[in-house]
Amino acid sequence: MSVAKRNTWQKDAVKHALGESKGFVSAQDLHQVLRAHGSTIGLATVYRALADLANAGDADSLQSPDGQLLYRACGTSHHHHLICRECGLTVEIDASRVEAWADEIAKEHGFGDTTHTIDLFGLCRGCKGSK
Amino acid sequence: MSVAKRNTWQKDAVKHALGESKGFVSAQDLHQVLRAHGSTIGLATVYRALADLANAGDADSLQSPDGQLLYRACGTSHHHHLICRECGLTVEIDASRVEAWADEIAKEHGFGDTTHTIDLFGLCRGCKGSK
DNA sequence: AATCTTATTGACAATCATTATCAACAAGAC
DNA sequence: GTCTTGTTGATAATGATTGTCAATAAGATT
Repeated sequence: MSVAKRNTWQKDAVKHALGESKGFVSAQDLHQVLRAHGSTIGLATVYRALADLANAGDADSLQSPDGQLLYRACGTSHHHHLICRECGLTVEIDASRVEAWADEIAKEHGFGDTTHTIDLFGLCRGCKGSK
Repeated sequence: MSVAKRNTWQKDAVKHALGESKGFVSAQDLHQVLRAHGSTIGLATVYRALADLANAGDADSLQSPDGQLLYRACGTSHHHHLICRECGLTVEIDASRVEAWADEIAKEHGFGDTTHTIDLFGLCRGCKGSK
């Protein structure tokens, strides 16, 4: 049970690039950013690295309203997001109240092993003005 | 400003089939069901009819965890869902508490024109047992 | 340091859901 | 019945994501 994961510059690059990004980014976006900075990393590798980060708890993932997967670096604490449709600005929300609500509802209906998708989309102060 | 929408048996068929379906269904699913019942309706038409129903408020749509769009007939009142990952059983939830919370959070951060995605996934009583 | 094992990479093909195209069709107005 | 034009459906196109597989390179072992 020793050899399992290996450290590569590719994984570091993805992790670092994700950390630099402001809001949520798609794998495609991140790949282009890396390429633009001279990296020769492959697209498939970016997808794999992001998936790894996500289920290692080092990144958050969610689906944008048009269906693509977006990622974002994050701490380990569970939380949700308020995201600007225009500029991608993301605000982290502590949603303890909703957590409790979700669990309660689920239990109430006999459901177990529940997960939830809770995301808010809107226009931030800046983007609201420019319309 | 008179001629805008036309009534076709295709739209009726989709609406009816959606009504018959228990939980959430994908456009592909619905198309297969219709075909199985002898209809010659085209796939693209099912997609269009579902999209129409959705933004006319006659159907709910959401993204399954693996990214495809699912639809379900519904009344007009705004609500959310608790869905079984295994069998698709869907429970409608009155989420007035969450609505309020979502609006409050958004306002608090200066966001406007907000929408939200709130869905709960889990295992229903039946499917929990059979594992 | 040389070697060996095998996790990982990356170019490319393959999937798969959804959308666009466009000629043929038909709903509803006249 | 005729005409206008919204609608259909077969098919191609798109686009994100995943699978394939030979080549590469981490890290363990000598």
